[in-house]
Order: sequence, then C-alpha cells, then structure tokens
Amino acid sequence: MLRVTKLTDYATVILVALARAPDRVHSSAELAELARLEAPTVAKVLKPLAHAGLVESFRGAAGGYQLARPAADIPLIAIVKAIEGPLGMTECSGEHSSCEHEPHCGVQVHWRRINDVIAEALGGITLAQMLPVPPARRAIPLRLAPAGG
Amino acid sequence: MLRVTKLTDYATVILVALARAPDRVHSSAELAELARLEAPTVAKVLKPLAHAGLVESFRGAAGGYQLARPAADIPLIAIVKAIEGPLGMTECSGEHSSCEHEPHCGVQVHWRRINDVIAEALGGITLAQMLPVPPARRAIPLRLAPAGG
DNA sequence: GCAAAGCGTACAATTTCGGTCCTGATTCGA
DNA sequence: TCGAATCAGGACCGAAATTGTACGCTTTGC
Repeated sequence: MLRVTKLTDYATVILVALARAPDRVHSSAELAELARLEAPTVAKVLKPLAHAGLVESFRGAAGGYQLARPAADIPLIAIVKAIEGPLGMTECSGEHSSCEHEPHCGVQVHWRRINDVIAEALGGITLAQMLPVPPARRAIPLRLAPAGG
Repeated sequence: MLRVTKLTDYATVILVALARAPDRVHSSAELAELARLEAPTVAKVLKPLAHAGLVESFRGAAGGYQLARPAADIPLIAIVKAIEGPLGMTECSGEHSSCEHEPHCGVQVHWRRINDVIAEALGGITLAQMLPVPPARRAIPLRLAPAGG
C-alpha cells in the first residue's frame, strides 16, 4: 500500500498529455481521449490542478486547459498535494495533530521527519521526468535526479 | 494524504514499546497498556508483525511477544510492508499490474522508480531511530538537546 | 442570442479501514 | 488430567474515504 489515490495517478497522466503540447489549449474532452479516461473524471481532476496553479484554465467556447508552467518546474509533490492535500504520513505528522495518544506516543516526531524525507523524494522528481522517452533515445538511462544533471 | 494506515502507526508504537525492553516477553494486554490502545487492536497488529518475522510469539500461559531482532535491524519499510503489504504507489507500480490503461499510459515506469525512491527512504530508517532514548542510556534524564552529537 | 466549455455542487456505489468478537490451539502449573 | 492464560485465525459490522456520475450555472466566442 502506501499509495497515492487513482485521481493522483490520473493527474500525472493528464499532465503528461498537456506537457507533450504545452502551447496548445486542450479541452477536457480531448484530454479524456488522450488519457483514455472518462470525461467527467478528467474534469474532476483538472479542477484542483487549476486551483493549485499547475494548469491554466480558459473558459468559454474554445476554452480548455494548458500547463501554467514548464513541465520541468512542476515537481511531483505539487501534483500530489494538489489532489490529495498536504502530505501527512500519520495522523500526527501534519500541521496540527488531533491524536489523543500524543503525550505518551513518542514516535510522532519521528514520523514528521519521515514525512519530510518522502516530501523531499517527491520534490526531486518533476513532470518533465515523467514524459515518455522517444524510442530513439530510450537507451539513455532514466534518472530521478533533478533535471539538468 | 499519502499516508500509512493507523494500524501501521500503532505498529510502530507497539514495536517501540517492545524495543524498550527487548529481553522481556510482553503479553498483548501489557502492550495495550503501554501503548494506550485497545487490547483487540493490539492483538490484530501483532499478528502480521509475527508473520513477517519482526516479533517472536510465545504461546500458552506466560506467553507473549518479543522483538525477533535488534531494533537497529528493523527498517521502517519492513513494518509498513508487514501491515500494509508490498509497497505500491499506484495500481501499476507493484509486481503485476492490472491496469487497463497500461499500453497508452506512459507513466507507470516512472511511478515504479518513485516507488523505489520511497522504499529506499523508508529503508534507511530503523526502529532504533524511533526510540525516544537509547536503551543503554535510559538512566540519563531526558534532554531536549541532542545527546552529544 | 446560441452554442461550447469550464465551474461548482451534490449524490450513489464501491471499497477499504478500524475496531470488536468468537472459537480453536498451545503451553504452564496444580 | 484438568484448568487457566495466551496466541492464532477468522468472521463480522459500522464508518469513512474513494470513485464515478449527473445536474445546473457562468463565462466566452461567433
């Protein structure tokens, strides 16, 4: 387990589709086709993404969505946070804990550090690194290190 | 979100309690008191922990549980796996994926790598690091400052 | 004014999680 | 041998989150 939700998974697929044509505006219906997902589901995912400022939305006829920033400037942690809210490995590792066991728990401070470790790991991966590699360049090993290295 | 379940959280608390007296056998009722949890819940957590070989169980009267290994040899990833099963950030990042979108998904290979990064992060933390005070130095009063580096 | 497209909300179905209980199996002591 | 203590394994139920869908409203372009 320890998994992200399907919505977060979908979000990455949709954002990858957007990142492959960053200059165009895609309607949610078009994105649904590209990502092979149901249109209402795509719309549902795009809303929090727009709220978080990861994509830009254009209303009205010929409207749609577009990446708000270059894919290399969108870390994975931002996507996860946009869909699932702030990272919190346990009840008490978030901002304000409501755990009654806190006084005699003794592990919450450690979970907070683990939280940071995970966040750091997710922050080191950008959307650009999720893009499919062109077949001609597939021989180059994938790396999780920040882009530019 | 991206959180572990409460059961996993409980498991760390219970294991910490065991680690503070590694030589003694604790009944589940005793552990429930130490961890301030309900006895049935503690029993439920201990079962998969014993299955995973993290704790040793002794049946019969005067039976109970004991750490199977030193706390320093129990990485956090083992606890998470024992309670929640194999790590899988997404549907398709596990061993065998059942995701129908896989052919045109293009991100599953990246999620697998992310999976590894998280596993590595969780593997670098041991139960010993979750202890409030090293057992050997229990006589020393609790201090907020780091103990000598 | 009309159509296209996003926005917001609400709702039902499914799954998972959290917690409890019950019935056996095993070991120790009288 | 009998009984008590304790773990083992499973079943069960309620609560919550996830998932997917639908409806009505607002904005924009022609």
